[in-house]
Amino acid sequence: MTPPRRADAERNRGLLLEAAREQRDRRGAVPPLAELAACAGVGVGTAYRNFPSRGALVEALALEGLRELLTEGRAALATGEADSLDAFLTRAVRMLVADPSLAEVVSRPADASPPTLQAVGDLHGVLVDLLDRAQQAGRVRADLTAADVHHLVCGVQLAVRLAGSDAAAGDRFTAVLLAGLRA
Amino acid sequence: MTPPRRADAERNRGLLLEAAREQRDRRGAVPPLAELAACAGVGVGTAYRNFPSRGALVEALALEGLRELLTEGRAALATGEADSLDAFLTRAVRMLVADPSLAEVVSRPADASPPTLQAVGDLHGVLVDLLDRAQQAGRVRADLTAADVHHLVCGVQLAVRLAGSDAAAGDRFTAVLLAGLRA
DNA sequence: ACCTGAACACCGTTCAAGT
DNA sequence: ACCTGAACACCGTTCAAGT
Repeated sequence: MTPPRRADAERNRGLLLEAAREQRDRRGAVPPLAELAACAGVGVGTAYRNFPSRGALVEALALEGLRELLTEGRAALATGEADSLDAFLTRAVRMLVADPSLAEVVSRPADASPPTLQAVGDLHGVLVDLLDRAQQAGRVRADLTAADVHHLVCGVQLAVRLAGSDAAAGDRFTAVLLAGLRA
Repeated sequence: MTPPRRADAERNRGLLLEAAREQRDRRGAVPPLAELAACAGVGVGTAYRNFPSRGALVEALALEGLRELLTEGRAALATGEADSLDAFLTRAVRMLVADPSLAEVVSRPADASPPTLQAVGDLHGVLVDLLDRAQQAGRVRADLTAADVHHLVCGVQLAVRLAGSDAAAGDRFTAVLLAGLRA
């Protein structure tokens, strides 16, 4: 399946991801590619050998958060409680606000890499199940789809960001969303 | 106050705005500045003589929609009805979805031109009044500020856009927002 | 006072040359 | 097979020269 890579190529890929993660955490955004490549100690061409584009590299970083969100979604589903949807959506909004690149990928996964599309698809499946359970229990409006809830969460994430990513505002906006979903 | 401008400068300004409006309506976005200047039949330098930046030109276009929204807000306020906030927010979401540049300006007015800041400020004032009346009537949660509602509307606008600007989705999302605002 | 457009800055992407 | 970095494309912005 996966073709074997030369060890140095694999190492450079890791150096690029690590440099991107460090710069993102230190400065809030992944720097331009030339600068990023310099931080990683490689040439820009090496970045393009390991990733189809700069966006794909950022996306690979976001995938870590995406999988974490997926894990939380499955845990919420496993509780078996009808209102586990609320806890999951609250957590999702917080994670999307904390990581702009994760929000970007979750909002517009259209031209993402196969692993990302897989994870987004899995996440959607979890949301379908969580929503279905909440709707069966009569706790959420029946006219909403999982895609609706997905898009609304992305919307609330933007609202919180516009409010300066303030935690209290995030709590209020999430409360508005959850109340609005009620049947 | 306003220094007198030479007639040809004023005319070029109008040509640029008209070209930008036409391109936006025909192709969904204002083209790069070199192309826009060519459409208007002027040089790029002329664009910079009339606007501080390309963004400022786009913003000047959005200002038209902003003033329209302001007019509607005042009309909603003039009805004197406690639930005129709902009608206004519904209209606001539709207008923001229909015009990305308007949504951009309403979402992030920070570094906008004085006339735009004025209009955004006026709009905020109208929203304060509409919200206050709805809260006094016990129709909307008391813990929400006008800024909260402002940000939430921007968020719903994004959600609708992510749903492909579908009108039915817009209606559902607006319904979720309005229900969520209820006391 | 205003106009033009070549030149510059910035950043993502490609590709010829090298190991 | 992989690496490097100069070169290219694109687009916003500036400014010297012209009217």
